[in-house]
Amino acid sequence: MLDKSHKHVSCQHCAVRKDSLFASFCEDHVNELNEQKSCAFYKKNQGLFLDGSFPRGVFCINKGKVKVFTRGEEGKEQIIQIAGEGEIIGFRSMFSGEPYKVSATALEECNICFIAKEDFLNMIDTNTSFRNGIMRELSKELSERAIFITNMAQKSVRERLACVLLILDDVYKEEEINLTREDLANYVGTATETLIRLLKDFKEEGLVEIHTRKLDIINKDGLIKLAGN
Amino acid sequence: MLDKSHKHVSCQHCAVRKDSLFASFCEDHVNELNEQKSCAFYKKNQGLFLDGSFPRGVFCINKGKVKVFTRGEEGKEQIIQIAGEGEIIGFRSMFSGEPYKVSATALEECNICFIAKEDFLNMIDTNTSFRNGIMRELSKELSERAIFITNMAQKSVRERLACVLLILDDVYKEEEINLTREDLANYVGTATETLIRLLKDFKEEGLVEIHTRKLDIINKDGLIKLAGN
DNA sequence: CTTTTAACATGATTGAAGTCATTTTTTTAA
DNA sequence: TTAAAAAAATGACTTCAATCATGTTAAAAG
Repeated sequence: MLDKSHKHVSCQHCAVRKDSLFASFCEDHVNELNEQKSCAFYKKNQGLFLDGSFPRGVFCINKGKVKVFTRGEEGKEQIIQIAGEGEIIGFRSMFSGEPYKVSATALEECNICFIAKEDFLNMIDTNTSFRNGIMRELSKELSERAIFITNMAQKSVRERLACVLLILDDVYKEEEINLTREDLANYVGTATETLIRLLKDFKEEGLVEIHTRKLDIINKDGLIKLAGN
Repeated sequence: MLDKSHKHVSCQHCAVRKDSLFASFCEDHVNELNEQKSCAFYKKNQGLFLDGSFPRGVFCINKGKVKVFTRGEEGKEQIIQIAGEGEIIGFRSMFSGEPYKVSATALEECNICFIAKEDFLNMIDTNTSFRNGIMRELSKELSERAIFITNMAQKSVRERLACVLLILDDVYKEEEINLTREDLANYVGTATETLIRLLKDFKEEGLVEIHTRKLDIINKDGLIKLAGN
């Protein structure tokens, strides 16, 4: 599954390390990390890991976007998170000893590094500030998910779409949001048809611009007002 | 807010410690814990902590049940978790440096111990197995919340009620489930009227027994089948 | 370049669940 | 014990969003 044909991206020169939990690593630790990690190219729609399998390490995104999702009863995806450059994926399952409860798939062509479980856990045990960073991240995501649950329970689909677009605006930064309508719907938690209709409304209300499948937010304040948190 | 009038429950003789993350503590650590913690009695509906305030330590439930919830836009509660004997509450916020994103309130008369942030973080730093326990707990809750989000997005209210009743069956163990219809509705993520109607259906279908406000599950398999996960 | 497939879009219809109004029951407090 | 307040219950009505059916456009594949 891993394709090592592409060139190795060194941690020393990694442009996105500053945005990651490895930002505070000293030179020695960066060198060590670079020795331990492997580097792989992922095609669009290629899976990183699958719900039910046992985690063997963590993934660090150097380039590209990854969707993290669960599957409901009838196999319908629910996207939990879109992860971008600098983000570490799959470390939650590293501590529980249980198999993955979520799956992760590359949304576009990606460069993704892999750190074996053993090496990662060793970092956690020996590097206090890294460990604290991981724990901070775990806590932050926990409260984000509490808010996600509340939004799902109490907000209309329209409001939730606004919320999701604002989250995606942060993930995609200067880039245009680039997701299929189906993925968007599976993030908002609605039917694809409903999402398409709402997106059209948003366009007519001057909130977003639609360039075939890419989206541009042109009235962020309007979305914030609509989202209501 | 804390009422120390009630008798101090010692960690050495705490009946629920075996069900908690402190189960693996050696005698010395238990003695130390007992020195550090304070012990308080909470009346029904008394708050443990409030969304927006800064955490000063963690709470460990010795007796009673506690609801953990967020508030949506119009102040409507969304219950995230019902915590019972042996559970530690509020440790997520201990690592982030941010104020609480959730609130916690006693659902009945409770005995709850308090461990100051400093002492708790010291335990995390020095006691590896306790730290691993906490990290395991954080990860477990993270995946539980991913499933909660998916249920909210994809299941009907009827299915979600079945899910929630099964969760509550675990929390209340041999006791009868004892929540107001409003709290139940705020856990399931529905209107109180809808919840009442569904509960009546469940009763007529022989799934639960209703004793005024206390609920007994009399057909767990039926609920599991209905819940569908 | 053409064919096939996947993604996107739109209309019509239905139903689950929300809201509002009111009554009954239970609990709490005076 | 009674009065007041809170919780539970029921009915009528409405609406948001799902589903189904079908058409159109865009993207891959041959």
